[in-house]
Amino acid sequence: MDTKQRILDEALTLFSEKGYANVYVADIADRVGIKAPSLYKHYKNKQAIFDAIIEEMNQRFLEQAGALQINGADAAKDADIYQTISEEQLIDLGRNLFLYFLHDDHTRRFRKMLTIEQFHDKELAKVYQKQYVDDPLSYQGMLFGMLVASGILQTDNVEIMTIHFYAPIYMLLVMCDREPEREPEALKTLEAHIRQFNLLYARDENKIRSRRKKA
Amino acid sequence: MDTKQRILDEALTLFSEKGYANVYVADIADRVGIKAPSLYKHYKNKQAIFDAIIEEMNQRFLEQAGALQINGADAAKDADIYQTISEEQLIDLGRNLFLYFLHDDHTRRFRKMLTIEQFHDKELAKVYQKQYVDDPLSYQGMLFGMLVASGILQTDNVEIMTIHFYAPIYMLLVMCDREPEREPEALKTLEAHIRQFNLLYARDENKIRSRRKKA
DNA sequence: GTCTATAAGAAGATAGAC
DNA sequence: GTCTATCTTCTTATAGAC
Repeated sequence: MDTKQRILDEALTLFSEKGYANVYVADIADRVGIKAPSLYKHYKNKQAIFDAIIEEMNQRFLEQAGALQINGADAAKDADIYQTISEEQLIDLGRNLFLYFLHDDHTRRFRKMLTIEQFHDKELAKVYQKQYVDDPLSYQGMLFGMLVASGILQTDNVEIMTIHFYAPIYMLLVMCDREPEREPEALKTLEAHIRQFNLLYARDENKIRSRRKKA
Repeated sequence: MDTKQRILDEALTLFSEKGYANVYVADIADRVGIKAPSLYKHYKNKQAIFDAIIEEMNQRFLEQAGALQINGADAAKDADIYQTISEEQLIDLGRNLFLYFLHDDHTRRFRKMLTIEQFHDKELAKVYQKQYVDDPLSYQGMLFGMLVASGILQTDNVEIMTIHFYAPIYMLLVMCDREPEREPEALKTLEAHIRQFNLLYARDENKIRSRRKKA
């Protein structure tokens, strides 16, 4: 990785731990293994580093969104995947979403940075909200819409059903951001949540088919 | 309000908007209507102001917790209140919780400050988690436990049921902290969430009794 | 592109008069 | 308790050699 990119990477790590104002240009330079003045050959000033991180993440989001839409379109075609979704697959879906958000290094650091900086700039608040609330709800909602159409799940209100699925995942996620040691507990709760979600929303015939494990 | 208290109040406002590091002692003094050096007659240094805010809030929390337990104990005795709880009362319960957290000035500023500072100190993370996640879940859980015992609601897992009730409220709350203009939308979603929660968890005879409004 | 030296300014905190 | 004046330290950023 070249120096310009390493600066972004180390800056993101520091910003996500201490917040923009508590990170000094010299701290970033130290981690990269250069002196502070050298850093100004790569970025105009400290703010430009922050802006570049946001810009880079916006790029990633766009790529992701593109990928998701393609998957979504594919998924709509291969609807039989969703015809046979089991409770265990639903648990996997939720757990994968949770663990990706929690453990993916770049996502995690970026989310923590936005958590700290969100009130500093309206645009940052919007980015946070879109990336960690609105977009997941939109994507999951599309998926659950198909599951309802397939007769796997049953509801009059897919939007609320999606919130019932995602809000607990979100709450456990931000809990683990602040208390990482509670991840095992969060994973247990996550599984219990999805089993109960399945009981509540699965069509009766599907409920009978699903195995009902005791935790 | 005396100067010492006004300092805490103005400092909390500023900390909740900009974060500790971006607030200067002179800013706080300005708002109080004194010069920065005068402030040092009331507090040893900037950190002492922050600590005093935390300390004051811990006191309030203790008082609240005391009050809630008394209410809880009373509620357990007056169980007939919960024998007749309607869908509309459940909506009120959720909306009141939501609006109190969102609009109570002190609570709101304190929560925003902790949101910004939570990764700076493990203790702050704990305070946040306790106050805005664990304690609400614990209190609501107690309440729902009684509703299940009374046969109003039905579930094998009160803990998860409580998360299903509270997690959407929490998600909407932190959404409004960052995008206050979305409060009307949040209130609509909140009501729809609780109506659906009621449909999912109310005993069949109670479901029939409840009016099922279309939004 | 990286360094040393340093300018420029911001911000926390103290001294001492009133 | 509040003020003005000031000290000190920290931090960003630039200048200019290599």
